[in-house]
Amino acid sequence: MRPVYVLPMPPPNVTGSLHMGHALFCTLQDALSRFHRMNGKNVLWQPGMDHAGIATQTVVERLLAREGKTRFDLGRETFVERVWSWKVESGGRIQQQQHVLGTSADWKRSKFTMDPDMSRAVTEAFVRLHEHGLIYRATRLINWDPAQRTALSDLEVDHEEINGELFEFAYRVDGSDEEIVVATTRPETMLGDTAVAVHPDDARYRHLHGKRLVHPFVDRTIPIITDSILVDPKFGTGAVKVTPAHDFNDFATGKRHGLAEINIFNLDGTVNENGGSFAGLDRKRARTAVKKALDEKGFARGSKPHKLTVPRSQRSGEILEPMLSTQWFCKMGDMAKSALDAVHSGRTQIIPPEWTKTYNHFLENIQDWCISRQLWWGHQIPAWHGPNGEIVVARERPSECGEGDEGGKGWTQDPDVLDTWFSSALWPFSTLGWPNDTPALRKFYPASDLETGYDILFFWVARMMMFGIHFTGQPPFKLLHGLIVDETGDKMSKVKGNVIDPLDLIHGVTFKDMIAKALPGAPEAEALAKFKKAYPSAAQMGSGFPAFGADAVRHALATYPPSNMRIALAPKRVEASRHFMNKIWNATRLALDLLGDYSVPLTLPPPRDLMNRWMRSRVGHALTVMRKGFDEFRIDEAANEAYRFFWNELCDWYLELIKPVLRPSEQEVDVLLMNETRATLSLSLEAALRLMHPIIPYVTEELWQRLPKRPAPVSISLATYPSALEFTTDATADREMGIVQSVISAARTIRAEHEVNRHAEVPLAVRCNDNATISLIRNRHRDISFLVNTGREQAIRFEPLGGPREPGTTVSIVPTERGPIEVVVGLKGLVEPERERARVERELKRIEKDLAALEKKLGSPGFVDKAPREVIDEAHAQQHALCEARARMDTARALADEL
RNA sequence: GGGCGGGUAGCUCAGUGGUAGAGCGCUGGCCUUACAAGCCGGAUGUCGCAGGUUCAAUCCCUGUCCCGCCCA
Repeated sequence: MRPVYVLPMPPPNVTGSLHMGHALFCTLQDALSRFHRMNGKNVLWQPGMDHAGIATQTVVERLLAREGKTRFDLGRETFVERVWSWKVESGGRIQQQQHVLGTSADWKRSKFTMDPDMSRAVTEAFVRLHEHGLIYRATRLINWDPAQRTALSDLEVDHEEINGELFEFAYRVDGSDEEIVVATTRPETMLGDTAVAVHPDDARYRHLHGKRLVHPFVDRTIPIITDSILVDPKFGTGAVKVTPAHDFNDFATGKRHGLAEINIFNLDGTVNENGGSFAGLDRKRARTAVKKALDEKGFARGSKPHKLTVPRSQRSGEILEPMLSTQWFCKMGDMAKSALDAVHSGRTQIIPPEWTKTYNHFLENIQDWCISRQLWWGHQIPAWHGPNGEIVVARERPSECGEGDEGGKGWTQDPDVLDTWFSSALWPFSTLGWPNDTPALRKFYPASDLETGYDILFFWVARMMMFGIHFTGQPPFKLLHGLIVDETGDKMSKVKGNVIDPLDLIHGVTFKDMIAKALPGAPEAEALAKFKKAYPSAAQMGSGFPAFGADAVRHALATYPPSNMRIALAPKRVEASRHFMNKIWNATRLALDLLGDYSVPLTLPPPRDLMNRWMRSRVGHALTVMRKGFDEFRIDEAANEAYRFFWNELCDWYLELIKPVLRPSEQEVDVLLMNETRATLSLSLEAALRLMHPIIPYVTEELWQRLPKRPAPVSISLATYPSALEFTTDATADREMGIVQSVISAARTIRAEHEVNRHAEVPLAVRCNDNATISLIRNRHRDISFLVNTGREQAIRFEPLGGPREPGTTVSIVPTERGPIEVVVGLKGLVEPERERARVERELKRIEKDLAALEKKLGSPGFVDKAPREVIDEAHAQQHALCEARARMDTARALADEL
C-alpha cells in the first residue's frame, strides 16, 4: 500500500473572496501536495469551506439593512433560509478562484462545515463532551457584543488602548457628613455599584471600615469593604467602586465578599430599569448624563486624562460589555494538558519552534471556552428545554417529557448556536466520516502536516489538537507548521487601501481599477497615493499590473520563507518571477529546436563529455537542494534554487555551450557527441521541469508535454520527482567545469572592459604550469573559443607562466588549487592604456584586499595554535595562490604602464 | 507589564563562527536566428548601537535603541 500524505486545508470562510493570504497558503500547500504526490505518496489534501458564523450573519444582516429590515423582522427560520441562499449564490467563490491558482486539492471530497454529516459530527462531539462533564451551562460574566447581541469568547476580544479620562466623584457616608472619593473610567457603571473597596491597610480610610454609603441616584446603600487584591492604594484615590455585574475584576471581588450583582444594561447596551431615571440611554449618553447628574448634586470631583484599554469585538469593532449571562462553556483544563503533552513529547512538532512558547503559554493559562453564541447562523446547540425548565442534551429531540407530551412537543431546542471554531476543531476527522469508523478515517487520520497561519494558532490549531486528542486519542497531525503570514509589511486592510487581489496579479489590472476596489469611494488621487506608498515597487510599473500569470504569482510567493511573520508582497518580485516563466518557456523552445526529432532511447550510457557530465551533476545538485527545501518546509529554498539552477546554469552555460555542438559547421560534426548531448539536454530539461512542477504547475505541464521523453504518465503531476537515482553529482566535473568557466569569464571581462565589439575575434593564450590544467583547457578549447569568440580557426595558444608577452595583449589571473592560470587576451590595437591601467589596478586591489585579510588572520596570535587544521591549511593555500596571482598582476601593471 | 520576531547593498529579502548573497534598481557594452520580459560585463554594504566570549563575531552572550506582532 502506498504511504499516505494528508494535509487538511484550512477551510476559507464561505463569505470571502480570494486574498493574498489564500494565495500564499494555496501555493505552499499545493507545492507540498504535488511534491509528495510526485514522490509516490497517496495524497489527500482536504479542501472545504467554513460557515463563519458571525461574519456570514453580519454580511446578510447588512444586506437586509439596505432593505430597511433586521433579522428580527424576518424571524429566525426565514433569516436562516436567506443566509443559505446567499451562501449558495456567492459562497464558494474562493473555491473557484483557487482553481485559477492551480490548487490540486481533492475537490471531490470538499466539505462545508454545515453539511449534514459535518453537523452530525458537531452534535456528536457536543453530546459526548457533555456526557463527560466537559460541557456545562453557567451564569457568569462574559464578553457581550451589544451590536451583534451575542456572547464572544476571550479570543475574539481585541484590547485597544485609548486616551480617556479618570473621573472622580464622591459617595456620602451614611449617617455622616464624610465622603469617600472614588476614581473610575466608566462613571455610568456606578448605577450598578454594590460596594466601594479600600485597602485594609490604608490608614486614610481605616475609620470608615464597615460603614455604608448612600447611592446618590438609586434607593440603596452600599458597604465599604476592604480588599487587598482589587485595591492599589497608590492608584487614584485608593478607593475603588465595585460593579460586579460589569467588570471582571469587580465580579471576582463580588464573589469574595458576597456582593449583589446588579445588571444595569439591556442586551442592546442601553441602561435597563435598574438604572432608574437613566433607563433607556445608551452607554455613551448614560455616561454623560451620570456625570452631569453627579455634578449637579455636587458629587463630581473632577477628572484627569488617563490611558485605558477598551475591549472591542474583532468582528464588529463594537466596544464590548462585560455582561452577566447564562452560556454554555467547555472545560479546557484536561484537554489543554493533553495538547501540551503532545507537543512536549514531540508527537506533534511546531515549525518554526519559536511558536511553541506561544502555544504553551496559551494552553497553560487557558480559561473555559464560552461556546454559545446568540446567533442564528451556525450549529444550533443540541440541548432541549422542557416545559418545567429542565434541560436535556441529546442527539435528537426528546420524544416526550411526561404525560400528555406526545412527540416531545413541549421541548424547545436551545436557541443558541455554537462558536464557529467548535466545528473547525473537528475538521481533520469530521471530514473523514467521524464519528463513524470509516475506511477514510482509518487511512487518513491523523494528518501528516498542517500548514496554516500563525494568526489562528489559538483559534484553530490548539483547539484541533485538544479535540483531536480527546475524540480520537491521537493528535491530529504529526507535524505542524504553525506559521505564515500576513500580506504586506502592514496588514492588508481596506482602511489602508493596500489590498491586492491575487487574481488581479494573475490577470492584470490597472491601478485605477485596483484602488477603486481597495478604497471604494475614496478620492482617486488619495487612494493611489496610499497604494503606491504601500507598494513602492509598483509605483514604477506604469499604470497598472500586467498579467503576471498564476505561475509567476505562485513562484514569487514561494520565494518568501514561510516562517516569516511578515511577508511583504513586492510586485517587482512577481515581475521577476514572470520573467523567469518566460525564460523557462524560451529555453524549452530553444531546446526543442536543438533536439529536432530526437527521441530518447530507453537506455543510454552515461555521458563522457565534460559539459554533459557537468549538466547532469548540476541537476543532481539542484534536486538535492530542492528536495531538502520541501522536506524541511523551506519552499523558498526550493523556489530560489529552481531559479538559480535553471537560469544561471542550465540557460547561461549549458544551453550556450551546446549550441556549437548541435549546430555544427560541416567539418565539426561529431555524431557521438551530438547524440550524447541531445540525450543529456532532453533528460536534464525534462527533469528540471519535474523539479519545478510543484511550484510552477502550469508552464511545466505545458512544456513537459512537448518534450521528447521516455514513456511517462499522462501528466507531469503524476511523474516521479527527480531523485539521486536519476542524477548524481560529479565533483570532478564540477571542479573542471569551474575552471573552464573562470577562464571564459576572465577573458570576457577583459573584452567588456575594453568595449571590444562583440563580433571582433580576439586571440587567446593560456599560461599555466600544471599539465592537468593545460590538458583540461586544451580539451575544452571549443567551448572557450566559442564563448570568448576567439574565432573558430584560431587555436588557443599554450605558454608557460610569466613568459614575455606580445604588445597589445592583456592578462587576467585565475587562481586555482594547482596554481594560477594567466588568461592572455590579444586586443591588437584595441587596448586603451587608461582602461587597461584601471582594470589592472582594480584586479590588483581586489587581490591585495583579500591577501591583507588573510595575512591578518594568519598573523594574529593564537590562530595557528588554535584554529582547526583544515582552516589553517586552506588559509595557507589561499595565501599562496593570491601571492602568485599578485606577482602575475604586478608584471601586468608594469606592462600596462608601458602601453 | 510579559512573550515573540525583525533591524544585512537604494528597495524587497536570503544567509553563515572563518575574507558578505539574490532579485529588482543603478551602470558600461550589445537588437547575437530561444528570450531586449534578453545577453555579456561593472559598481554598491564599518551586516541597528555598545560591551563581552573566541585565535576569529554579521552570526553566540549581555545591555541598549528603533519597528512589528501576540498576550495581560
